[in-house]
Amino acid sequence: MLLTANKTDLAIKGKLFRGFGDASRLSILDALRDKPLTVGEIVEVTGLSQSNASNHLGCLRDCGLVVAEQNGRFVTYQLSDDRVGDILALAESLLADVARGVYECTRYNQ
Amino acid sequence: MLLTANKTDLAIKGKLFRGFGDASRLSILDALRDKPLTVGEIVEVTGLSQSNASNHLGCLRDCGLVVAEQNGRFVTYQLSDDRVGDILALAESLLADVARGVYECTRYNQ
DNA sequence: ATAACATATCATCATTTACTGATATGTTAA
DNA sequence: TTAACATATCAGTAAATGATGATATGTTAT
Repeated sequence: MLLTANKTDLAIKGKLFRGFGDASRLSILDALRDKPLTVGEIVEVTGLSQSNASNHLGCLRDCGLVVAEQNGRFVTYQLSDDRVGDILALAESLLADVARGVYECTRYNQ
Repeated sequence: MLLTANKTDLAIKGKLFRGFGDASRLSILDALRDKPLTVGEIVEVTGLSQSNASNHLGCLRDCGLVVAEQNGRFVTYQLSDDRVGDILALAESLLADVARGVYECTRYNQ
């Protein structure tokens, strides 16, 4: 057992990826790739319920993937960094070529 | 509700990211960034149990993130594509600058 | 101050997912 | 062919996670 990265590092990296690892959050991140949006706009675009969207936004904020800015009674969200979009683009590219079987992955058995 | 990516696409992309979204699988992927390894070597390096490592490898294989090759009674795994390492590197870079709060993210409440 | 609106929080429930231990499959050597 | 080894599968259990609905907080206008 010759771990280079320690357990905490791996756990944190795992959490970062799990930030991307949900269809609802991905729909939010995708929407924000174009331009910053208010929560209401995000709800509109994604079709998520208000509380669900807000919960996911809280998760994405905690994970550092998006940042929020209060504008009057609206809160506008945007991607925190270009690399968030870069990771999404890389994943899409990978998916196109390599990861066709992904829809499986129902854990071990299927 | 003006989704650009459809539900299936988002679900698949989510699954891809969840492939990366676990500390045990990340320890495997990290190990494979250096060089291809047999299952036994992966067990040794990561400290995972044999069955657990094998299950995770099955998951990573299904997700297209690694490929397996039988060599005698050994099975050697390697990353399926350079972009797998690229995504890991991008995530590390992002984590270093932006995502310090990630260790939170205990879902909504904390 | 009150009403209306925008967003956040929280408890609950259902589902997903990780780990373990036992066992099965497959491969090589004696 | 039998034993030893390498890996895979699978059932069972515990924990993590997502969606919902109700409610709370915060902001602006009247």
